[in-house]
Amino acid sequence: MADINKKDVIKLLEDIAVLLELKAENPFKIQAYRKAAQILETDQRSLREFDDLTKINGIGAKTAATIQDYIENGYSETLQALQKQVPEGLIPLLDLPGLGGKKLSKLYHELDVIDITSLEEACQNEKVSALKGFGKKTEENILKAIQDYKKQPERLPVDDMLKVSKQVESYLDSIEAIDRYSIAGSMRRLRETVKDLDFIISTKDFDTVRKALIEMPNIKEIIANGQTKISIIITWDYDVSIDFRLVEDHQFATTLHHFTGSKDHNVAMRQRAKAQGKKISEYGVLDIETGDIETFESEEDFFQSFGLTYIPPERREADGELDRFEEAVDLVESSMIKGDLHMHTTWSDGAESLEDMAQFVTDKGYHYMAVTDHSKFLRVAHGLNEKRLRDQIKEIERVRQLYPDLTIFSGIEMDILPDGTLDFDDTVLAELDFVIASIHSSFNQTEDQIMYRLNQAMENPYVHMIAHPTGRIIGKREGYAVDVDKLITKAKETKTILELNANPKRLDLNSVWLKKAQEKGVKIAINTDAHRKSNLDFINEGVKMARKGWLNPDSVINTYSVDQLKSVLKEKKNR
DNA sequence: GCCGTTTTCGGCCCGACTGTTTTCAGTCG
Repeated sequence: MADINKKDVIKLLEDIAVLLELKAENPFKIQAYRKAAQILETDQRSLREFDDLTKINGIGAKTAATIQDYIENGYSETLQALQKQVPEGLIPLLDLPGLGGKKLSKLYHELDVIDITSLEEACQNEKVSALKGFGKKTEENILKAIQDYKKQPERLPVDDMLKVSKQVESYLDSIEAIDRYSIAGSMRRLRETVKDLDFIISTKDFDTVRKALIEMPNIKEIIANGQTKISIIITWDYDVSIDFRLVEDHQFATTLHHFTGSKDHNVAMRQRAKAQGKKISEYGVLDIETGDIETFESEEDFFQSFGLTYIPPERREADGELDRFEEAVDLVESSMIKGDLHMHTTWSDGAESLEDMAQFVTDKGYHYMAVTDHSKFLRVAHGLNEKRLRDQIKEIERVRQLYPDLTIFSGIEMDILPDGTLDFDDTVLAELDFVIASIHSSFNQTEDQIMYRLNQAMENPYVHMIAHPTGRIIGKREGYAVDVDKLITKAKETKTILELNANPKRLDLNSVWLKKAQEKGVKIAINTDAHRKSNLDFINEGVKMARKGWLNPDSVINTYSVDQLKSVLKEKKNR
């Protein structure tokens, strides 16, 4: 038997769906393959643990046989047959806005379009506009889509989009005719990369708002300008597309829910509605029997009408939330956070003094903080040597007197050196309250080397936490070769805390690993790694990511009181 | 292709906008 795993099978089903789409097959047939792939993705079990695939709702005899054939032979006849019928170069063309399976299929069959080059030529020679169902405008739009496709990445990192989003929000704040508005879409769900921004706006004066929106600064192009929907592209570092939906206020909650998605979450909600004799649209919930349309003051009320507790946006990913949220789920919330255990000051590469950081943390209502500047190995960040570290401890002692209600842990973000040794001796570490170990060098080492370094750090009785465990920078850098499963196992064994670094560039660990860590009983700290005052607000993104990973307050040590936290830190040394 | 307290056919989530039409198909979210 060939060595096929579940990911391979999911990819097979998705590939089949794409090829069927290009054949302009029945959309429901295509959907059936996509659904089967998603069901496997969501299911906890590995491929070997399924005894009979057809028992799963959504996988029938045909799909099960296709999967079986693939597992046994190592290739799929179904897939190969389709691949013979569809040129490979057509597949990426589906990403061009305005082109779907049906149009592409027609372009292929009637104009021999097989890839982006032949499509561009067909447009330039005005063959496309001559086709029935196509016109001059479509031809122009395809050409423009090709230009854009060549120069722009498909999705942008959430950190970049957060900045654009804030800019748009401050513009919306200036429009008086707007009653209320909210970001929606994948930005609201805090996906790691975001394709475009969606805003829902309620108003009594559609015309005024619409006029104001299309006068927003930096607009490059207006894509759609309808009664209730305005789509624009604004120029930032990249071009960013933004959709605005205008609604009357009583429709706000259902519209917001609708455009927050995810798409699959909405499908699941509508299926649930249907089973209850109701029909969901963005304008409300229709009772099929009476014909009444119900609207809601808030999303809470909306969920409640379906027998559900409030599902936060970042949890709406169609991975079992509808069942789980029939009862209230105990998830961590921003208001539960009592301290931040990773931040920098002017002693290394931070922008604020130690005393100022104590003030800012106090302003946030926290009970404790850890001062964790870089260690000496990190010269570029002006890392602390033993002497400066001891001087800093004295400064911490001074600031403690000024803030008697705040517990300040003396700490360090200590480098794990390329050879696996630590930047400080145990005698130095023993003088500190909170020791973070992290990797900032030799990212290209093999998995064995990286794991050796991390293991050395976790084995050390004075190391409390591993920071940004994978080192990834979203959309920019992969991170080092960590086997996170092994890392989690080792963290459990050594009672080492793992960080959820809340900086939106990092969000490290991500939700998938957080979920696993919690299942294994590993404690997590949500930290901002603040280098300046405003960075302390990253805690909100951190908490969202934590909830995406289903983290409950008990798994998150900075929801603990000072005393509880201290006893957790003690466990490490005493293990 | 999948499913069934509509159970082997007929529906599968719903609506806005654009472009090409002259009543609607395709795409998108």
